[in-house]
Amino acid sequence: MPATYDTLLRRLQAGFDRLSPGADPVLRPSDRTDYQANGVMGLAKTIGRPPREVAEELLGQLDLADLAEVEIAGPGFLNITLTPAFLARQLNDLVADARLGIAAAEAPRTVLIDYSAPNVAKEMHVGHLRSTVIGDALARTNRFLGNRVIARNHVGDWGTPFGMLIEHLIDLGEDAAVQTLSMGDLDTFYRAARTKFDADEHFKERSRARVVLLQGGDDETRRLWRLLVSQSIAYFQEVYEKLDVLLTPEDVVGESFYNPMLDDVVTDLAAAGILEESDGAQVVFLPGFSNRDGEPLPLIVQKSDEGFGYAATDLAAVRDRVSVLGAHEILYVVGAPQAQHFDMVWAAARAAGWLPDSVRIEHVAFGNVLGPDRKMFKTRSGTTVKLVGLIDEATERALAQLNARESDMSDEERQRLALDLARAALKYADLSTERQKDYVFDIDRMIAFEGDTGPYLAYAHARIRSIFRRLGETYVAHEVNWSLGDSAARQLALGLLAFPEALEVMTKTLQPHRLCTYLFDLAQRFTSFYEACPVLSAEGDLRDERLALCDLSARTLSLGLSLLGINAPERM
RNA sequence: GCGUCUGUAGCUCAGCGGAUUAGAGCAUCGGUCUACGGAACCGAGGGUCGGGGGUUCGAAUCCCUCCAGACGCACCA
Repeated sequence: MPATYDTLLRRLQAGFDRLSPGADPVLRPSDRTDYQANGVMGLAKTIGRPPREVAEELLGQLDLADLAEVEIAGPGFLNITLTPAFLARQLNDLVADARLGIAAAEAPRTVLIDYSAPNVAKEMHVGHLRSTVIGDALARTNRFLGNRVIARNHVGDWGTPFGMLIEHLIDLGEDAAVQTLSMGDLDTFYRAARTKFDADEHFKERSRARVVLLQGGDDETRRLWRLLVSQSIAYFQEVYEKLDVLLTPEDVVGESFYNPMLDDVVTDLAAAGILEESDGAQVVFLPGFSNRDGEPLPLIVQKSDEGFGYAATDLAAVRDRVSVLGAHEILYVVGAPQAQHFDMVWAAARAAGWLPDSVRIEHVAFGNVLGPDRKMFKTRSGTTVKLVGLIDEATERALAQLNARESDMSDEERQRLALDLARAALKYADLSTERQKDYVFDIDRMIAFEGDTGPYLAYAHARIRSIFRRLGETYVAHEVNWSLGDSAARQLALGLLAFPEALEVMTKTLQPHRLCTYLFDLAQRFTSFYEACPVLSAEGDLRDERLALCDLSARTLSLGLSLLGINAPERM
């Protein structure tokens, strides 16, 4: 079924095209009526005629009679009020559509999403929460839209720190090390290694020698390295499952994966004639990038010691993703500070001919997580905040709130629900603000059952489902004789029809908060309706209509939340 | 110094070049109640949209400039 907005837009566009091809009708939801088209004024200007006159002419030409009533208002706005018949048609289509108006892509695209990316033998902290949760939402949404999603967890599993990590593992003994790591106490392990490295000259020497062995492919060293990596991945997987994120160990394609490709990167950049030597390093100079002295800023592909930096790895990754994996879109869900790095890597990749313009490549940048003091979120002792700790704390708080209420739920059920609500709280809080801004992490606010929170949305959904439990029979969605006499019901219906727009905006802008805002607005429309329009005590067509609105609301909330990675429980 | 991002109500945030009152949520104050789950709903107060210019019929939104903050700017990733 064509979405309501699209249907209107197509018809309007036809009218606008006749006066000036391609003129944007600027169709928007309106607070005065259902929709408004603001494009007349702009159009009038380009063709040099008075706006009201243009509006009159458009009105005469527009073929909208079966959809809406149109009125000219103010300087030349077109106010569009959907006809009851059109609304009814759209709603009945929606009722019958399991996808709630969202078509699956006819030509699926391959969308590669690079997200999460924790470091081996290092704790996952709040920064990883953002990447993981945003990436998961984009992955779920794209899958639902029918695209082929390739998730890539670009784990930090290579580089100089591994010398010291492996030596520390040897010092501890494998069994003890494995035990520490499997307990998820990665920070202790990493810090201990780092402390020795900084304090003990002999240890530092061993570490350096070990890096050489690792890079040289020494069997025993590789075995120890794999042990570190596999232990860490197992731990990350626990965190993902706790968060209910879809990443799996198969999605882990760490930095080491690109290692064998790095020599070719250098060779081929040189062959393309864009590589040059600078201070002993192999670099690419790209127009438009300069350092703090105003001199050209290079992208360092190979260091003067012949080692490779992350620029080389990222170049190899772009190349692999385009040419081997055939990605049409590549989305990097990585913190905002990396913006310049990615700009440079992509510019170099384009210059080398590895990144055609047809590939959409985007840095889905996000801001920092701040503490209540608006500084980087840290524990009282100044260390970074463990991600699992946050989930656990949120779960405890949710449980405390559930326990404070009367309920016949078993302890087990309550425990499960608390985890669901904790995830909802954490994810919704993270996703509901514009992602490139820093945001203040406030666990009390996000876990609150009232306000613009995940738990509130879950509650709205659970309350609807309870109506259907009371119904006493299985509800089967079916066509309805719509009247929508009550304004709250009509507002809800319009909200339900706008779901495809919300999703489209989210995928276009890569801003999950657009979908959050929509869902919260929908939940509010529902509760207003719920107050004003008794469902079960109504009769005949009216009852049918209200049940259908409830059903659609629950389905939209549930689907919308699921695309954000949030489960909406049946009851709470 | 250069660059990127940010500045909207007491707090946390939306806001798509549009229409006398710039919206939510929290907090504050006041209502609704034999209630299909009050974890709700309805309402009020609270803002010269960082300052100043400009473009436009029309600017929180676009441009310039200044102020404030965050981050980045050659061999860590």
